[in-house]
Amino acid sequence: MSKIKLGKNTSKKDVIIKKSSALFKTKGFNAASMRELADAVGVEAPSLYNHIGSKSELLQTICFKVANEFTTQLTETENKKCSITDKIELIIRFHITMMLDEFDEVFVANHEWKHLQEPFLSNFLNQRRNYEKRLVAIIEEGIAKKELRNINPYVAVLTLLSAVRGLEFWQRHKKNISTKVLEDDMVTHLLKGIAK
Amino acid sequence: MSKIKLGKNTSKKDVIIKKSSALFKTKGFNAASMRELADAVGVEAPSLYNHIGSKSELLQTICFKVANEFTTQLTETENKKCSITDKIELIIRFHITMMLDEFDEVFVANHEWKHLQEPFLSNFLNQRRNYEKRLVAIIEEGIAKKELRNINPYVAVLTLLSAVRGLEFWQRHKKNISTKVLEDDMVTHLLKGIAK
DNA sequence: TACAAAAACTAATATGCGTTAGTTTTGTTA
DNA sequence: TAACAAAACTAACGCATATTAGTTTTTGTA
Repeated sequence: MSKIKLGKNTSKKDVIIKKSSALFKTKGFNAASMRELADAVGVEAPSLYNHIGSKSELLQTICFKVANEFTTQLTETENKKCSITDKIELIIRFHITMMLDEFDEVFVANHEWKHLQEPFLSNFLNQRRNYEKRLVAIIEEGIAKKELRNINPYVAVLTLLSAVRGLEFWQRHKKNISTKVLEDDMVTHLLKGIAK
Repeated sequence: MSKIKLGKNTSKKDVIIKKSSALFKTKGFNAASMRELADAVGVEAPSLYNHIGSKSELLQTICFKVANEFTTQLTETENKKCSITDKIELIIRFHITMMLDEFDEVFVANHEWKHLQEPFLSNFLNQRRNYEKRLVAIIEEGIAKKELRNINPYVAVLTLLSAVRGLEFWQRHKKNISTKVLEDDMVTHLLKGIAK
C-alpha cells in the first residue's frame, strides 16, 4: 500500500496527529485516552500503533512542529531590514495568524508541554527560553534606538507574548469581529496603549 | 482532637488544599495522584479522606475560592468614584498581586478548571463570562467618555486579561526585577503602549 | 489471479488510579 | 485513668489505562 492516500496528500499518521491535537486540546494530554483517539480516527486503539510509536511521541511531534515554526519565522524577521517597531508588529501578527490557523497545535504546545518526557522536555524549554531571549534583544535594540519607551524589556516581552497567547479564548467572539480588526486593534493596543 | 492545630491557625484540610494547589499546578490535575499528595502532606493516601470528600472537591475548592476573590474585588472597583483609566489600573494591579501572592491557586484556576465536573464546570464558566462582560462594560464606558482609544472593547479586555495572566511565567525573573517595576511597567505598557 | 505488505482486528497483560472497609493509634477531656 | 472521637494505618477492590502479541483482513502490484 502506498503511503500517499487516494485523493488526499495526507497519510494516516497525519490524520492521527491532527485528531490528537484536537483531543489533547479539549481534554488535556493525560485525560485524553488512546481509545478516544482511535474512535475519532475511526479505528480500534491498538491499530494506531501501526502508524505511531506511542502517545508520548504524538505530543512530541505536535510540540516541536509548533516550536520550529515560531523559531523559523523569528529568524526571518530578525534578518529583515526594517524598524524595530515594524519587526515587533510582524511578530505580533505572526503569532495571531498561528493562533487562528493552527489553533489546536499551538494550544497543545502552550498547555501540554509539561507532559513531555525527558530529554524532550528540557529541549522544548531551552528552545522557548532562547526564543524569549531573542525577543528581549529586539526590544532592547528598540529602546537603545529611542524607538521604544524605556520599560523593562522582559516585562514587555512577557506582556506581548501573553497577550497574543490569550487568543486561545477568542473562539467565542469569532463571529462578531473580523480577523483584521482583531489584529489591528491588538497591535495598536500593544504598541500605542489604550489610553488617549 | 481540636480542629485548631497547636501554634498554627490552619487545619489539616487547609494544608491539603495548599499542597494540592502546588501539586495540581506542577503536574496537572489528572497527572497528580492522591498518593503523591499524601506524600507531600506526610500521610498515607487513604488518610486524606478523613479530611476531604474527593479529589474533585479539592479542585472545586481551589477554583471557586479564586473566582470569588476576583469577583469581589471587581465589585469594589466598579463602585469606586474615579476615572475609567484609574479603574483599569486598579484591576491590572489587583490581577498582578493575585498572580504573585496566590500563584498556585490562580494557576490552577486558570489551567485546570476544565477538569471540574458538572454542575461546577458550567458554574465556573458562567462566572468567568460574567466577569469579562463587566470588564467590557468598563472599557465601553471609557471609550464613550473619550478616555480611551476607540478599539474593540472585547479585544482590549482579552489583551488586558491575557497579559496579566502571563505573569505565571514570571517566576524565573523574580530576582532581577522588583514587583514595583513589574507592576508599573506593565500598567504603562497596557495603558500607553511601548511605542514612543 | 497470486503474492506480499500494510493495516486492521481480538485478546490479553501489567500497571496505576481513586476510593472504601475495617482496624489501630493518638490525643483530649471528664 | 477510662472513655470518646479524630485521624492515622493496612489491605484491597474495581476500573481504566497504554501497550503488546498474535491473527486476520484489506489492498496494491506483478
